Amino acid sequence: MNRVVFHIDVNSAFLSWTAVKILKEGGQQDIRSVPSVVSGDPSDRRSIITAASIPAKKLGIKTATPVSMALRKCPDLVIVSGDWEWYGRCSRGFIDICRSYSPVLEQFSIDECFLDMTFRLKGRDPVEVANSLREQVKQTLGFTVNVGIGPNKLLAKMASDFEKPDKVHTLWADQVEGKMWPLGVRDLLWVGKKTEERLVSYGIRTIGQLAKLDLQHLTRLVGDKFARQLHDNANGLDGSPVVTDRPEAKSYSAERTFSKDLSDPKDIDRALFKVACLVAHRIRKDKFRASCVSIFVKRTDFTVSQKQGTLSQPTDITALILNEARRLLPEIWDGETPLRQVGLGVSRLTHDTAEQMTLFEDPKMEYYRKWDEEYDKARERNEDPRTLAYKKQ
DNA sequence: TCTGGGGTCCTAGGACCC
DNA sequence: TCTGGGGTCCTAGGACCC
Repeated sequence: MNRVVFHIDVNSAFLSWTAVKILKEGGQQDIRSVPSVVSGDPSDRRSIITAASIPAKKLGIKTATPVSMALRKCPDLVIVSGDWEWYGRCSRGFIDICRSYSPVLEQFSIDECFLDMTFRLKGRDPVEVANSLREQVKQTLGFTVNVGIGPNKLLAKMASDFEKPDKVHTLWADQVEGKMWPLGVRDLLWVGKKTEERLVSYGIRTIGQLAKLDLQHLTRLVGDKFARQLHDNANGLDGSPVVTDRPEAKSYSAERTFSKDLSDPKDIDRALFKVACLVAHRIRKDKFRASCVSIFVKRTDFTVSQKQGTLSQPTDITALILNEARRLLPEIWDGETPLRQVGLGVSRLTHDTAEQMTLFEDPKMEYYRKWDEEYDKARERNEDPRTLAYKKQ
């Protein structure tokens, strides 16, 4: 039986979802029809564009460009800020409709999923089924999607990236040569900026050239494992299954970019405190404990340093995570160099709840637990947890 | 023009063990 | 006295994705 995979991708997801929200709230303008963007904090000079409308894209305004730059290109650009709770609701509605077409669904991101349709078509034309899915999302939820159809996940995903918005495309094995090989290598999944540069410097510009390249030669350029994957993918081959179960998280992290570079240790510590609270809160919510803490800093020149340390036992206590972060910081920061960003992550996660006796014997632990409980409650009430004063724990 | 935030995977080198 | 080779784990850095 030949496999049939769909890849469904929401067109300019955050922008479309915001447009739907504005219309729902009685707004007159559909921001999808004018140059518009979603960005973090539009007043912050450092904020960048999270999503752009198609008219904005036509003016050369792309995701991840600074808002200030976009404003120079288009002074009357409509800028709206994001609403993550709303995006979550749109995403769930979208996924639910997709799931009704096949239970074999793999969520790839907040606005993309794969469906294994192999045993679901029952003789129907896949393009017709995809069109009915596309229409159903549009009629029910008010935003458009692209559907890519192929014999595997890679080709389905490549197909959904063809002409947008509100389109269905196929990319079957016999269409690879005509539809995919003429594209630049950068259009191939997993080929980013660096890999593109490397390939182009050896004269490999198109996916077709990559596909026909000698595997040994490619191995010398990008390494054994990656070479095999690129070579397969350029030839339209991908054996990976549509995986229904979402794998458990392996790490959690949070980072903050300052609106101005900071060098005062008090400011840096306050930022570290905030990200530690956030990360610890999130692992408690998901019932994890972590035994590895890592911190990272980004300097004015964009160089980054990272340092990780191991805890004697897994924890979800903010104070213990923060203490480790504070211990690590001097190893990557001299206390003077201005910093653009600080971040904190935890990994080596476990659901193990066994606690060692030493923790119970420490009278500070009870205080730490209580403090975390208060923090978690404040977050759940949607209160600004800053009301819990910043303190040296 | 001046570059966010949250993830995953891979690689290379060093430590340590047998 | 000086030496091998394999395996595993850890760490830092770099690539990619959305």
